[in-house]
Amino acid sequence: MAWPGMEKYQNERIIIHLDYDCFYASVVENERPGLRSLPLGIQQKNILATCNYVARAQGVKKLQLVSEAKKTCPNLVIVNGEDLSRFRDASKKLWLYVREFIWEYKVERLGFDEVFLDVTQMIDFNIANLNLADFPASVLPTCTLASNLACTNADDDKLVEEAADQGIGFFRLSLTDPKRGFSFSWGKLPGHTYPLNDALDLRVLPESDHSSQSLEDDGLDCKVHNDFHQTKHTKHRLHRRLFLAAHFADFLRNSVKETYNYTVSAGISTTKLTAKLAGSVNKPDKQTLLIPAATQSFLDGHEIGKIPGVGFKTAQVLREELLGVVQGGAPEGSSVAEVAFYDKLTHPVTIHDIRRKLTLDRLSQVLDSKEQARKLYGWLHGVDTTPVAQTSLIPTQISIEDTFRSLKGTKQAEQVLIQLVTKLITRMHIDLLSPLPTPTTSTPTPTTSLQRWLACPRTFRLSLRPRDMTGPYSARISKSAPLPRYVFARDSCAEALAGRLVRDVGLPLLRKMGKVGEGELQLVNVAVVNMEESKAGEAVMAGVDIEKVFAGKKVTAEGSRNKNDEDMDWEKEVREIERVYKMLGEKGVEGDHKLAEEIDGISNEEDTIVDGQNLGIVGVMKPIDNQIEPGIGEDLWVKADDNGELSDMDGNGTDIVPAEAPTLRPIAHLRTKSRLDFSELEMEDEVGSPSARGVVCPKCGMGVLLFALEAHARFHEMERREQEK
DNA sequence: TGGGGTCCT
DNA sequence: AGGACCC
Repeated sequence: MAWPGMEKYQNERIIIHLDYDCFYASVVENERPGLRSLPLGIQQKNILATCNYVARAQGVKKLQLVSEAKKTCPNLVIVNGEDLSRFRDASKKLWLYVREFIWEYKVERLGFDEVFLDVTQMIDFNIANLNLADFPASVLPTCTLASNLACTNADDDKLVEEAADQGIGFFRLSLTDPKRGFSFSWGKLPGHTYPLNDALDLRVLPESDHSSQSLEDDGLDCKVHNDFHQTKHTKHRLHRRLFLAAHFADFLRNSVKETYNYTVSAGISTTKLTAKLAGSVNKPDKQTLLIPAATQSFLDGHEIGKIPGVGFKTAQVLREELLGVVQGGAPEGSSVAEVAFYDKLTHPVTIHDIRRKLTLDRLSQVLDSKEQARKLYGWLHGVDTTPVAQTSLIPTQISIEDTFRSLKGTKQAEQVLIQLVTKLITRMHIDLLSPLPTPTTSTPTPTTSLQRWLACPRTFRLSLRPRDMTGPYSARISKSAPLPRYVFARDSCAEALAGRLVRDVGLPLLRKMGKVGEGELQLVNVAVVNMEESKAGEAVMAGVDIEKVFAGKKVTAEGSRNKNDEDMDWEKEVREIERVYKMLGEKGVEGDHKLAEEIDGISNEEDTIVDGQNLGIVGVMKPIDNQIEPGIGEDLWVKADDNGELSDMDGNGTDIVPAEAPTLRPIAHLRTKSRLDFSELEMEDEVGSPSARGVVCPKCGMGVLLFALEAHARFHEMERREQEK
């Protein structure tokens, strides 16, 4: 993106950092507005992930134990936030919204609730625009936010002139459409500044010591009457650019609030580091512009660990370097976790301290790489060249995890794995499948109703945290294996695929972990990684209509023929898998082994892990009429032997219970409540046996794995409807 | 202390 | 495969 004379404006970057206020709590408040006025905490296991500001006013803290929070605030409303789906969805929605405003999509996501924006080009274009003769034409009267995006008053010369006289500016959001943008008042700087606006006498501020090259007055005299802006510093280019950015940040915050009802805090500066730190100065629903000349003193006051990039370990090393090795050390024979360390509260070390006492050479010796030292040295002085990365629409990894007080043995682990992998596959569908074709009347019906995979993960990873490993923290163990292709069958239900995946890859990996896999587990995590982007993915990234890319090969004129062909093969392969699945579904759950083998033949060609017997697959989902309610209230029985245990009949941990086995008796009653929501599958465990994993269908006597229950019930419903015809 | 993520080695 | 960092 360029315009005449752009280069001479391109020196220092302008970065905005946005931070959605107590994000999880805000998501819940938007779902249930009644909670807005109440103290609200979001619970994950034993702690509050976050809480709203009403709760904070009553003494509740982030990351506090739920038990403690309840003491300090007995009327605290607590909502469980262990399932992140809604937060992830809201985060993505906000990100996509903000993204559309920023040229070249220079928008980087950090976690679910933060974004960095590099608005340098937008700011410089608008500055340049003002300097060109069209300053009056780029000025519009104030209009409401709603009409800002398509303001039609531009032609009204009188209003325009009046506006200019009143110091009203117009910020253009589009290079090509001069009407797209918002108006703002040059006379008023939105939000806060650091140092404080009142304390800030711009007239006596020294020329900025670390960006003096950009403070050259370019001669533009803004048509404003406000004293503040008639100081000499207003004439400094960097200041003017930052003021403009403050207005843009204000616009973005207001837009997000009006459109989606989320309050946002923002920091405006020239680097990611300083923008982020500046944003945390004034917090809920406020923004802060860091005045460049104050950068060093601003940074100096921060504790060393506050620098994003300086984590627990690095901060520890730096504190020890300054204060000396911790006295006493670890008692003889104590575990690593008991080693004493300098705490940031008891032994705060500031950026100032480090900057004054540790040279670059010293830092190089203390840190593990010269690069790290150079980066840190820069940060200490407000230098941070890290670019704002365009966050891809496609994640590099998708993972699901759960923690437990105690989880023992392969049997329970399998249950957990099926649950987690089912969620994982559902998430793959949400995050990796192309958006559904928009149902507009103008677009011709697409050749296929199937969504496309934007990317395909090549690897499945299982991670565990053993109950009490001797580690100061985290300590996970992980193993990976190739992800079988059949998980990409788009019309199969997540349960069925999960069952197969756990059987073929999950359990083998678990066994590969040896003793750890059978011992007590505190955490289980499943993930798909190694994303390979497809042509469809690239097209979506570029904002191109996917259907066009695939409809005519001619559209992809670029020399990427190979990649495209590979993608077509990939599509064909997945379709073939889906065809076989469909046939299997039509043949019924009796599970024609030949077909099942066919699936394995197709899908496991390249898989290194093919484990256990082929049991036939039952969980095939077929498209069915939305009107009907199959399987609701249908009774199914879990059976067990006289000891109350499901025997591992085939010795492979698969536990499909034959209906004919005379010694079996029911131990649990299952009833499908809803056909759409798998999570609502109701299970009344009558014996308390956690090992019940197979059920016998009362209709056909077929053994059905729990994960496939829903699909199985649906099969019977389809059968019934066929007979009614 | 949660349930996610990123990149580097 | 693990470690450091981020939220």
